Parts: sequence; C-alpha cells; structure tokens
Amino acid sequence: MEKLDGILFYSLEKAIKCYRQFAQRNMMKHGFDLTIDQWLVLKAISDNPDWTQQEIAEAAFKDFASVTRIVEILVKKQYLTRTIHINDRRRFNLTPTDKATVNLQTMQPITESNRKKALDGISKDEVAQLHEYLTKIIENCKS
Amino acid sequence: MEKLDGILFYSLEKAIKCYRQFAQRNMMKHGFDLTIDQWLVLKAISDNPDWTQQEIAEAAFKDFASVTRIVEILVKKQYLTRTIHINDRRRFNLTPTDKATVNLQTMQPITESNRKKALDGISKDEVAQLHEYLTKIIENCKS
DNA sequence: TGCATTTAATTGACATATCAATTATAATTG
DNA sequence: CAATTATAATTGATATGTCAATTAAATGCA
Repeated sequence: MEKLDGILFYSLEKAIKCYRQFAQRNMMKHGFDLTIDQWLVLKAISDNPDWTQQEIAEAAFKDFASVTRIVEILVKKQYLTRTIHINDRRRFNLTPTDKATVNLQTMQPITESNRKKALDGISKDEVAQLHEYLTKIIENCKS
Repeated sequence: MEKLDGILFYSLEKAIKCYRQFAQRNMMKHGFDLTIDQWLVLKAISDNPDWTQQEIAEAAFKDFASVTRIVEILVKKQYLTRTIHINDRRRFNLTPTDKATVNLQTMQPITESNRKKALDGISKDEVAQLHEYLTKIIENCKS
C-alpha cells in the first residue's frame, strides 16, 4: 500500500484528530466536563449572543443539526438558558449562565497553552504560511 | 469573538472537513456507494490482507471499534468476506471480493484527481513543507 | 500442566457529522 | 387578505469517534 503517512490529506486528518485528543485530554485534566465541540459552540454563543443557531453553526463550521443537539446538552448541563425570542418566535435567545462565563474564562489560558504546545517548533511566519495553504485547500474544495 | 478563521486549528478542522465533503461528493457523483472511511478501510485491507483489524485501525488512524463496525458494513455490502483465521481463532481473514477489487481500481484515478484538485495552486515543495508542519503538530500532541 | 496475562475483536453508551424530512413561524406577493 | 415561499429549528436515520467493559482465545511462566 502507498503508505498512508505519505498522503497529505491523511496527515491532515491525523493532525486534527491528534490535536482534538490532546486538547480534550488537557481539558479533562483540569476538571472540565465539556467536549471541545461543546466548548466551541458555547464560546461562539457567548461571543455572539444575538446570533441565530444557524449563524453559530456556520461560524463553527458545524451542521445545524449538530448545533441543535449541542445546545440541548449545554442547556442540560446548565451552561445555557434558552428563552423564546420576542420578535421572532422561531428563534431562541441563548444566554450563557454565570457558570459558563466563569468556565470559559478559566478555560481560555488552557486553550491558548494547548495551541502553543501543539505548534511548538513552528515559527510565527511558518504558521502563517501553513494557514495560507489550508485556506487555499478550503477554497479548492468548494467547487 | 476572535474570528475563528484566525485560529489555525479551526482552519485545520475546516480544511479536512471540506476535503472530506468534496471527496465524498465526487465519489457519489461517480456512483459509488461507499463513504470515504469505508473506502479507506477497504483499501487498507486490500493492500494488507494479512493484517489484523487492529493493525488496519492503526494504519488508518481509526478506533478499533470503528473498524469493527466498518468491516461489518463492508461485509454486508459484499465488499469483504470474513472467514476464521486458521492459526488464531481470535482473528479473521478479511478478503476483498471481486466487486471490491474492481471498485477500488475504478476509484483510484478519482481519488488521485480529488487530491490534485484540492492542492491546486500549491507547489510540490510547498506540499512537502505543509506535510512537515503537520507531522510536527502530530508529534507535539503526543505528549 | 495450570493459571495469570496479553491480545483480537466485539459491544454498549454517548457525542458528533451528514442528509432528508418535518414543523412552526415569518415574509412576500398576487 | 390569502396563498405561496422562505427561514429557524427540530427530528430521524445512519455512520463514525471515543471510552470503557467484555469475551474468547493465545501466550507466558511457575
């Protein structure tokens, strides 16, 4: 078999999977009970409290259905409250609880440290380069 | 919110998701009834018929549980036959059917074209560079 | 040989991804 | 205003990821 490690997209997949596992491990190690997807959605909502779930989904590059389910979990875990939107009864107001705010803040430095450790040995310029390549791939795959 | 697009790992995630969607679309467009994960596992088995499922899982960077389930589906879809291993009754012989062999061959140029299109505008050297960065990230996240 | 350990694979539970269908409401337009 | 269309969100089905527990068979060692 052509070695899988020799195929770029395989390494791409492996890199993101490794990073997710790494980030999740460190999150748990610090006693947090959120998955990184839940964290991401919570953070997106917290930073954009007026967005629809669909807008949140787009920003987080998640499926609408996934966001619906993640929001459910976040409400159940008491990180979000959900109330009906006054002007549009199809929508909801999603409001992070105090618990959410505190946890997001406590988590922030851990997340930053995770990112830093994962990029250890890659210079700022190289990261920028890498970023450009990824953006190019994203563009190419839109066709 | 710090724009998600500005975070490398978010773009990493987005890039691989985009590529998977792109590859899957093209696969379907040509009438194949496999997911790209099923295809990957089938290809790994086809190229290494003597490996254990665990070895296949490692090569494809998949969970053992996932491989078990994907193999089940491949058997059901008549891409694999499963017989008991003579020397080790814990194992199975996984043998691609003729249908599998034909499909893998027909698929190969499509896969290559997918990869090529997705990397359009990125030179060979740059791909090599990108690959190195990814390998570095994978290493960093093992800690 | 007999028992503990290791290994190969499966299974269960839950989270997420994806696609299609559905519901409820809002907006548009004839 | 009524009928159509568009939008926000949910739901169902299936596939995969992840973790833990389990089963069955092989191996190692006293």
